[in-house]
Amino acid sequence: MKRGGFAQILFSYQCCLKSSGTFNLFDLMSDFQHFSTNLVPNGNSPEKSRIEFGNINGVADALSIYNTMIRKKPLPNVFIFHNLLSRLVKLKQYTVAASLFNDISKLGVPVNKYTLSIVINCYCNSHRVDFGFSILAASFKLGHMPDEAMFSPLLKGLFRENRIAEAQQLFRKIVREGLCEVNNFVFGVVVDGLCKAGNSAIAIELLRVMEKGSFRPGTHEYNMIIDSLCKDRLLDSAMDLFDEMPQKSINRDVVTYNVLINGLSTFGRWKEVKALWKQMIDCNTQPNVITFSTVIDSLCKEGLADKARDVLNIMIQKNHVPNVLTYNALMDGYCLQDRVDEARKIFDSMPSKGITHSTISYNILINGYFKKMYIDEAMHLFREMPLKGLEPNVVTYNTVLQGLFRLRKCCTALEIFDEMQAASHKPDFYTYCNMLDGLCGNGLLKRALSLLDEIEKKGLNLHIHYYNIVIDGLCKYQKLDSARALLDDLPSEELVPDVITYNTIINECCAKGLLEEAKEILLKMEQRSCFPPNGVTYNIIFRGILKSGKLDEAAKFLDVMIGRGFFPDGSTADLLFSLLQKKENNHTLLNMIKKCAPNTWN
DNA sequence: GTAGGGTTAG
Repeated sequence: MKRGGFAQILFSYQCCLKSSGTFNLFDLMSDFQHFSTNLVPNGNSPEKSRIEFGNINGVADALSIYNTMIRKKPLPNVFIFHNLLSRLVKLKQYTVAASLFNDISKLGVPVNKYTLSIVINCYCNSHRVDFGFSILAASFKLGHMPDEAMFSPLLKGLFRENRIAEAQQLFRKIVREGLCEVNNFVFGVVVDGLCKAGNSAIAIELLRVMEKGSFRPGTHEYNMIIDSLCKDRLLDSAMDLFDEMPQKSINRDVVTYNVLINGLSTFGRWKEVKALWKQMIDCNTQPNVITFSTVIDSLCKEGLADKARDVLNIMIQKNHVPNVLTYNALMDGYCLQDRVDEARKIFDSMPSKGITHSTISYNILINGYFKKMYIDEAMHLFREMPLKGLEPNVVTYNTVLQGLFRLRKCCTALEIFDEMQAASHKPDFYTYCNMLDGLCGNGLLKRALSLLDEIEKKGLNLHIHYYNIVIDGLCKYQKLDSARALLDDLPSEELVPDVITYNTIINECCAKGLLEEAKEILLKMEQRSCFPPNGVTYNIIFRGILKSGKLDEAAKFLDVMIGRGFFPDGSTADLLFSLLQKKENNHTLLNMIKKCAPNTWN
């Protein structure tokens, strides 16, 4: 065998991937289908390994064993290396496994198709699907026909990298050309990918197509689609799929019931939840801790924490053991009702029940305390986390930042922001929103502008919402000129003002009596904006005209507004009434009031 | 050899 043969193929394809910005995965694959000669057969038979791979618990162990292995003469056969790679996969050390594979192939150890499928999986799990494809191509060249263990990680990787169209194209190619068997594994990956990308409708279509053939989808596939439909609010379609399961002799399991109960209870369809629960027990499927926790959480979110607690008690009576998620849901329910002391009692009772607090337990309670303005308790919990071995996460920091700014503790908030970054926690979208909102809300406009500048310079993902917050802040502090300047000078072409940006400026123009400018912006929105004006826009301007006392102009504007399908909202109606009180029996006002939609007065 | 689904926080 030629030493380094595989490494060479791999290297040349990695170069090809690097040098060309775009390439066609399928061209690459068909290129290699021409080379189906068996270049590197692996004739070695498996030898029993004396190494206990299950004892490898980390990268250090794996590397040390690897170094021992490569010093042996002759080198151990591929099965031994294979066991090592598998162990690294189990430990989710995909990058390490992939780089060991590169090393192994340079040493000239002949690889087989099992090794290749492990490596494809490693690349796909470390967001390097293109490298996965180069291995697939090389696999053709080595004479190994790819199978479902190679294609499923590739499909999964494409979906994970949000390359949905390519994933669909590959799946079509697999089916059309019979590249591998479409088993439940391959099909499951595709259904999962489609559902997670919000394409549950396509997932159902695919299910129908596959059912027409010889393939039989199972409980797992149905569960994934039912869950996705529930999350897309398509509960009735979810129920239809649920109903068809027994007709097709597909077993419903506890997960089937859980996803549906979660969907129904999230939307307050409690009657159906009860019926489903009864049906579940009648069919000998026992609810589990997730079923109970789901119901507890939904009740809490509806503001029914006491009812949720009753469910918890029933759960315990029936010998189901609540977990940290169950208690967190209940704590959050009490916080939602401003009953943070009840939440605290639950928090304090958890350790005696053998339940360790999670970061989320802390986040819920910290948020609860801030909402009640109990700053000392909130900060005490925040500082306690590292002492209990829990690291605050980005949500913890965001909660603390928002709470501190709302309580006007700007200096502390700024310190926490620095502390967060020093602890290598990357601020996210919410962090920047909280910071900008907090700074603006406390009148620290210069600081807000310089933070915006910093975000721009860091080249982070800019979001129009950041600008909306600062524009609103500038308006509130009478700096309309600076607000206009910020809007006119957005730093990138992709950053487009949305309806909120324009409404904020229009609102300020109206407040300053600059009605002409407000109407000009409206015109611009109607003609050019990708965000057309909404009801709020028209209401703001209508109120502006009313306040300026030009009733005839207001009447004309109202006609235009209604003609476009927008009616006066509650506060506009209040304004019309208060004006009518001052100018009794004013015909124009009375006419305008008559034209308002009946639901405006509710 | 790969190894798929369900509950919590800002």
